[in-house]
Amino acid sequence: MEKKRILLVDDDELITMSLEMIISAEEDFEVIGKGCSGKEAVSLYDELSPDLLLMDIRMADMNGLEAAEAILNSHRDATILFLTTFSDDEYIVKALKLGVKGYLLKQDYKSLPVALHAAINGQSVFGGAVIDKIPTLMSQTKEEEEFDYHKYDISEKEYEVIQLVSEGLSNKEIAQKLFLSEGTVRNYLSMILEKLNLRDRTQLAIFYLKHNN
Amino acid sequence: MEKKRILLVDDDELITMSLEMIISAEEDFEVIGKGCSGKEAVSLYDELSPDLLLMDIRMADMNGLEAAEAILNSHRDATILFLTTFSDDEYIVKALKLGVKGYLLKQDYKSLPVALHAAINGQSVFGGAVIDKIPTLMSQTKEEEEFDYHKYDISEKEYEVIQLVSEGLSNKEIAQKLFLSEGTVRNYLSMILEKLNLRDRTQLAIFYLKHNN
DNA sequence: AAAAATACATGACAATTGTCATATCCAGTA
DNA sequence: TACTGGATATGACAATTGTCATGTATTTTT
Repeated sequence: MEKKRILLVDDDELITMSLEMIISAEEDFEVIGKGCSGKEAVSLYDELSPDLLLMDIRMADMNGLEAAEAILNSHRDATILFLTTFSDDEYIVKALKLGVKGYLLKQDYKSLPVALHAAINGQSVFGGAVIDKIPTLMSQTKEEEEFDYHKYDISEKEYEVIQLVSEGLSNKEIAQKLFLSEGTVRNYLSMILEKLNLRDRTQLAIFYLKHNN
Repeated sequence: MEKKRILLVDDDELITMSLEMIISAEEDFEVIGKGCSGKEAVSLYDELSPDLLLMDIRMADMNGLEAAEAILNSHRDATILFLTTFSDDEYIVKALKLGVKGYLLKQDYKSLPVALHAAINGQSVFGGAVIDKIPTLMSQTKEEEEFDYHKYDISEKEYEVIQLVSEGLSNKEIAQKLFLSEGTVRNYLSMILEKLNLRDRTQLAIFYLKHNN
């Protein structure tokens, strides 16, 4: 059987290295890439298409959640597991909503291999007491965060395009409505898709609707 | 190292037997007891103190949930995993609240060993798409009027296409997923659009999302 | 004023999409 | 048996879509 290809991302290189050692010791895993930021996670994922991404949830530039979101946008069935320290509860729920496949604790490094095996086999895995917190965390009915387009560097005009696409308009119609040429609209769209890591206008509309109502 | 001692409970003996075979094939597990009802689960647990209890969630006399609750009352750190069929969503949340360590799907029997290993190592394990449902189940504000596709003369298969389009898949991807040719998918889509009076897949996705939540 | 960034446009191109006419296979039925 | 309808496939075709390289103003920054 092929070895499962794993991508590792953590902003502490010491960690990535230790993880790599732990993981490579397993005969059916190989670490095919290491990154140290959210951005890297996204680009490495696109580039390598790993079977599993194990990523720290809190990192410098873009945090693990955003990176995971970006990745899941284009790879719906990506297997992403977060590695985290016990404290950051706040993220658990968000991670769940994103559709992440696991939430492991750094302290539990000894059970990492077994957790990865389960994940590779399609199971979702949660470290120690993580799961126990979910009922509590959930009941704190938090408000949905709107789609924050600044986060993705989306300009005002691009945002208008997004809205119109999400109303089902064609490029030509959007162009008329915004007094632009059709080509320009296409260019905008193209940039939007790249920024959001999506493939086509349909995915964009879905993305927008899911985040705005 | 000692073998881990496992207790199996399911009201279908065929299942307990198959499970036993699967599990005993693992060198570090042994099945130390089998039961076929909630009551038995409780008494066997008290008697045997297994390292892990794997139990069906729906059974005759006392269901899995009640049994789990009873057991957890006296053994707060018991490792209990539910084995279930995909359908019974309703229990997921309850199971979580109880503090159960996993919720596995019978269909996934192939990943059972790996799931058990993870559980024995203190991780919580959830089968397939179980976890994805949690956010929804938790915030059950739902029960909107579903999109009634019969009203529009939409066939079962067409409906599947609609759903996949609304997840952002391309025709090719849909074809693969449904084992159809790409052309057929296009034909379906074409008919769907006509029936619903829409122009393209993006409008379809929007329509679907608006009507289903 | 020169350089850089911004906003918009164009044309070429490939891939995807949607439509349509037509064909095959199969099951039910008149 | 022959007829009919449904499910699936195919190929041709045009329109739309997304990408890219490039171009031209207009502003902003230095």
